[in-house]
Amino acid sequence: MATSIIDVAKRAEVSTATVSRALRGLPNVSAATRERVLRAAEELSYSVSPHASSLASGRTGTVGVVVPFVNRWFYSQVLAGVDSVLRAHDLDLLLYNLGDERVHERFFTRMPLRRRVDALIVLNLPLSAAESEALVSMEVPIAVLGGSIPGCWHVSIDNQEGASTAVRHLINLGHRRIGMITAAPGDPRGFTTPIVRQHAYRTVLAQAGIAYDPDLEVPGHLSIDEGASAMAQLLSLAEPPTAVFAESDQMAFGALRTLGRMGLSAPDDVSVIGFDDHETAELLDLTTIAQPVAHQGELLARQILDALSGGDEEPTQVVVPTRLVVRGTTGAAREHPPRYHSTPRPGPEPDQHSTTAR
Amino acid sequence: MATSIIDVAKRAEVSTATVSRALRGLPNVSAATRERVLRAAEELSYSVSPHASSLASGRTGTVGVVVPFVNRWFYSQVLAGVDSVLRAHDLDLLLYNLGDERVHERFFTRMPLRRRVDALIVLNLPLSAAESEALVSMEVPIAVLGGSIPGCWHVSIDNQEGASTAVRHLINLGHRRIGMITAAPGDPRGFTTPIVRQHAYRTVLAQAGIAYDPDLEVPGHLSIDEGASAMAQLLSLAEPPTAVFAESDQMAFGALRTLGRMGLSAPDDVSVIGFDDHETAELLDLTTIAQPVAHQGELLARQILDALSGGDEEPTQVVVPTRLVVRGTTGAAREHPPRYHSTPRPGPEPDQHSTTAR
DNA sequence: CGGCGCGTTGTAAACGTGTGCATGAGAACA
DNA sequence: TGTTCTCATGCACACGTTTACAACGCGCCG
Repeated sequence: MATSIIDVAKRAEVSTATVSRALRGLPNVSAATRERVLRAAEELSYSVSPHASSLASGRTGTVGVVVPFVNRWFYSQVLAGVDSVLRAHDLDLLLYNLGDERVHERFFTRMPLRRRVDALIVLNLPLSAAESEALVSMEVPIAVLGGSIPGCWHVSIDNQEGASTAVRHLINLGHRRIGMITAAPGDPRGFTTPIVRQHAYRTVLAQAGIAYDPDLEVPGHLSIDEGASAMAQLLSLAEPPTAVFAESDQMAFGALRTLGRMGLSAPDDVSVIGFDDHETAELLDLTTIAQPVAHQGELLARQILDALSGGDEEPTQVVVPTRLVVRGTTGAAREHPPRYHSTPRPGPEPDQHSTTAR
Repeated sequence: MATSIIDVAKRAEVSTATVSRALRGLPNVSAATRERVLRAAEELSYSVSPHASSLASGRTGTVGVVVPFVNRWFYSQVLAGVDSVLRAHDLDLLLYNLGDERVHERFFTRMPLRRRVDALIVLNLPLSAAESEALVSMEVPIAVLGGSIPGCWHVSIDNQEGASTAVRHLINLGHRRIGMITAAPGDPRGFTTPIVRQHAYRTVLAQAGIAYDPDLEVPGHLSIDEGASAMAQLLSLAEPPTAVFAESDQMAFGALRTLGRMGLSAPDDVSVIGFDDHETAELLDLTTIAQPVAHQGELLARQILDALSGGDEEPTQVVVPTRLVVRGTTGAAREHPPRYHSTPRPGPEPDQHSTTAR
């Protein structure tokens, strides 16, 4: 299809300039000519070359989305939100998945997005100061999820409030010995979420007059397995917790698995609360702190739209609320906390590793 | 940053043509000049304009990926696979999420990818004949996952074999009354997977000398809820199945939930097998047919690389094997199948809707 | 009737790179 | 020493738009 704007111009008997104006719906073209141009374009099944257009205009009609892991529930959900509003405004979405450490590095040394996008959306990516600076130096609007870069647009949840609510929920149920499975910030980069949540945990306990016990804080990465081993560690304490706040639902799932494998259950033996409202949280009947996931993606995209269309407004920072979702894994503390057995309780198949509904 | 190739040329005291050749590593440029050019580019922190480059060369360095739902586990996983190999070859990934029906239509009327990508990867998208044709008319290499378009590259799993294995597994455990929760092809478009699996189910039953009973085939969409209600329907039969093959893990999850809510369990009352090996299948201890998900994405991307680099080879069709993963939700059929109770069995909290480990 | 403003259209110059072709300098060879 | 071949480099055009500027026609008002 070598049909260019020139062909359309010839067929409509106007200049290429008029074709360009007519096709983009600019105001200063008469109704008759516009009609003629549109018809010609239609008949030639013409479509503009995005590259030529970008080159001439300087605009790319594309926004880059940088993601740590596309294949994790949370990010794919946010991505869908971003996509829906970008798409509705005819903006293209250039995806960058930086899960791998080497890919991450390469991205920041080569900066493949330079001159390639009109704006950037950065999802929850732990960035060094130099990396943040590199992004800013691209001189396009940037919207950041769950981070903080000076001069950028921001969307985040109220981690302080969410985590506090989780811990208060457990306290209100009568628990006094409350553990936390926390995502340790092993990275030297600015990734503040776990710190904020941990701080909230400690603060709420202190407010309730409960003494701080470092043994009850177990670190791990954001995965099922790490959640599982963290729970194992908690249960091996001389005086185990009667309730556990897990930094993420994933970790909570692991915690539940450990409970199941040890013949214990939630909330009878230990109450468990998570964070995120992951899609399988409902399935596992997990009490959790819900955050609006896709919605955050939509908000990010909207901020970008504002930044692109609306001149030089100041970047905004929007904080979306979290919500306690009470399900079946949290319950009232017992008068006398149960003794923990090292042997599984009697069951149909005691040695089977299973957390299945049964 | 208005630094263009001209600035680099001046600084290195060569022509722009030489700069272009040197930067792209073309062979016919002397080591000394190349060195000088690279240094000049470095000092000016110059990076080529992808759009100008595309315009001049005709190549875009971009491949479009069309996805029905980015936010579903399966697709996000495949997407990650695609991304990893494209990224390794410096190809950009333009994402199109067509979940919404209107977005889908709009995509095919406006064809926003025309002239914008060097190749296309289509993930498991139900397409009408006209739509397939529209894609082919873009005249770029196309790799299709789980579908069939003449002249395109193909990756898929062996659904026939996978489904047969699932049903045989149940038969080998002694089950004779086996239900199937199937994803009804409500769409008029070519989406053959459910049909193939259903056919395999019927065939294997027939081979085992088990009479076909249409009541045991319950249709629904690919979701937890639909799986749940399908299972409810199966359990309400006069003579319920002792084992169920669910078309997808998601549907199997729903089935397990229904069992749990009715006070039944797998495999004691009903054996359940799924398909996919979804990430939470392990958590729920679900027996399933595993398919290599990210790997399929990698294969698609590799096909595209072949198509782009290697001249005019014939498109290939690669079929990846599935694998039976035996976990805890399938077990031997009982001699005397249990009577189903309409009231939940005694438990700590009988009326609680929960499939949690307990 | 002349000048002015407005709305519509054309002209032509960017935008920044890739690439066919010509040129020139040596090297190899007879 | 002259011819041919190779390799490095430059020239200039093409790629397909957008857009500043100019030009033109026309109605309106003084």
